[in-house]
Amino acid sequence: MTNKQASICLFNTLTRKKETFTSIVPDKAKIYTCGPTVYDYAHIGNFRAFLFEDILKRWLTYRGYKVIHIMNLTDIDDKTIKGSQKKGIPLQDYTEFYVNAFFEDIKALNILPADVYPKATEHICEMIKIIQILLKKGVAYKGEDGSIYFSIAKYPEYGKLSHIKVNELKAGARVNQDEYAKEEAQDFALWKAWTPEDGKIYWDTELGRGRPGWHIECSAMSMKYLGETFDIHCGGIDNMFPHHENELAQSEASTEKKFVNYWMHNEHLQVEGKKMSKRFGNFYTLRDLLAKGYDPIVIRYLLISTHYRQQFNFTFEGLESAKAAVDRLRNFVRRIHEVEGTTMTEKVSTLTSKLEACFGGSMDDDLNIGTALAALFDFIREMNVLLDANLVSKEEAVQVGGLMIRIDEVLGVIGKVEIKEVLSEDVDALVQKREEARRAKNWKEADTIRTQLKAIGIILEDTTQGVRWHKEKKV
RNA sequence: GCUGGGGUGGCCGAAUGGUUCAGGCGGUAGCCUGCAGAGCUGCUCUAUAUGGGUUCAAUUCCCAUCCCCAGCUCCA
Repeated sequence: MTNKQASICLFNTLTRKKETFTSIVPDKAKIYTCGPTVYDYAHIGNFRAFLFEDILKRWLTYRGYKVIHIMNLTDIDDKTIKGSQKKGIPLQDYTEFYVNAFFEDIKALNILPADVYPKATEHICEMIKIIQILLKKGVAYKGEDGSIYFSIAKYPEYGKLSHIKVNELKAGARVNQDEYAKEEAQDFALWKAWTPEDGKIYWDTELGRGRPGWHIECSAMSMKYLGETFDIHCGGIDNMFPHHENELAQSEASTEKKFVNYWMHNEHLQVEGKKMSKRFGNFYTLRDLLAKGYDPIVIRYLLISTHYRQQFNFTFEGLESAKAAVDRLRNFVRRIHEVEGTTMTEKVSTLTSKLEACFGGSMDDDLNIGTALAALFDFIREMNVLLDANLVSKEEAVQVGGLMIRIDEVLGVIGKVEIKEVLSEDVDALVQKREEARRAKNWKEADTIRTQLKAIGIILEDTTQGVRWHKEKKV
């Protein structure tokens, strides 16, 4: 479904305004999103960010853009180094494990894969090139400790993304110990000189022995794959400062071109009303929830159902509620597939046009998924009324089914609804046996069989068109 | 401390200077059903943190207060 007339508005952190999205190359959207640091399993907060980016991508695609998406994997930093040393295994073996876990998780959540997942450790050369340019331009300098720092004094626009005035920054508890080596406390490391704590983890380069700073990897990898200026850069709100601010500064200082046109940041989530933290015992990885038996798609629905710039309160009650909502969507689609009627009214096409307009208009408005979902549920209710009255033809039902598929290409929560799954023979025999019992009005036996089937996850529903059944999805 | 975001019904969450403040979930009554499920309909008490102000009219704009959350150098 493409609609070239439609214009998508996105909230740009740079301007703090909603702006009409215009891509550099028509019909192509180049997106860079900050990926995971692969030192542990990702938690549900991380996935809120990845799901927001997934929805953005899917919506751009729906509107006819060819999306090119790069997501980095940070496989070299303090945490990965510490983790690998603690386990006594090579850094790469350590991070590879969590990279694989990450891929499993995003697949479970039905997140579309990025086009490229560049790793920091595989782009040291590209980073060094940028650092050398910055040194040459005098924007970077070598500190007394041998590390190379970016001098924010040389980049007057510093702070334009986060709107932070550098001189107001709190000289607080987290100021780096090696601060003495920098000219200004706010200068940040582009290249970190080797220290004994790094052990075997270092690169011998033109810049000396050491490892890259955190921010430089995103500059190097985004520009390598997307060009010096690209369309959209996403990440969690916490990354806005200092990570993205620094990334922006070093990129623009090196290229003297605008780095990114649209910066988008998602808000964090809370769990049961509190900040998610291990201390409160409310810290969950996706795996924790799956182990409790929750359906990853229900988790997906819950995490996408709140606008991305809104703080979101994750609760287990919400998860139950999300399951019911997803069931409602799936029940509707299942019902649509079963339509055999012939009566046609104009009502169905009126409703589908309304849905497309409302859903699309909402999503165009900075991915306002709340009103988009409201439009979808309105549509379902009104369609159910028509279905109850047997006023939908098979032909119309097929069209509605097609629209639901297009919408689900954006939401990714309905999936394939099995209409004619094959039942195992003994299960099928039970269903038949119950039908006979019902015909004989032997309700007791019929109910026993129904309970029996429910225990193995087969839900039976008696309708005027005969018995209908489907497999129960886990919560 | 500084800088942002926010406080909407039983819960989650939209929206808006103006007829009845989306939608989902839950509860409840009814229709349908052998029953259940699904679906539909009604209800869910004064739902917009509090106190002022602007306005013919504010939940929406302004001010103050209280509370929550985040950022403040490598946490999405």
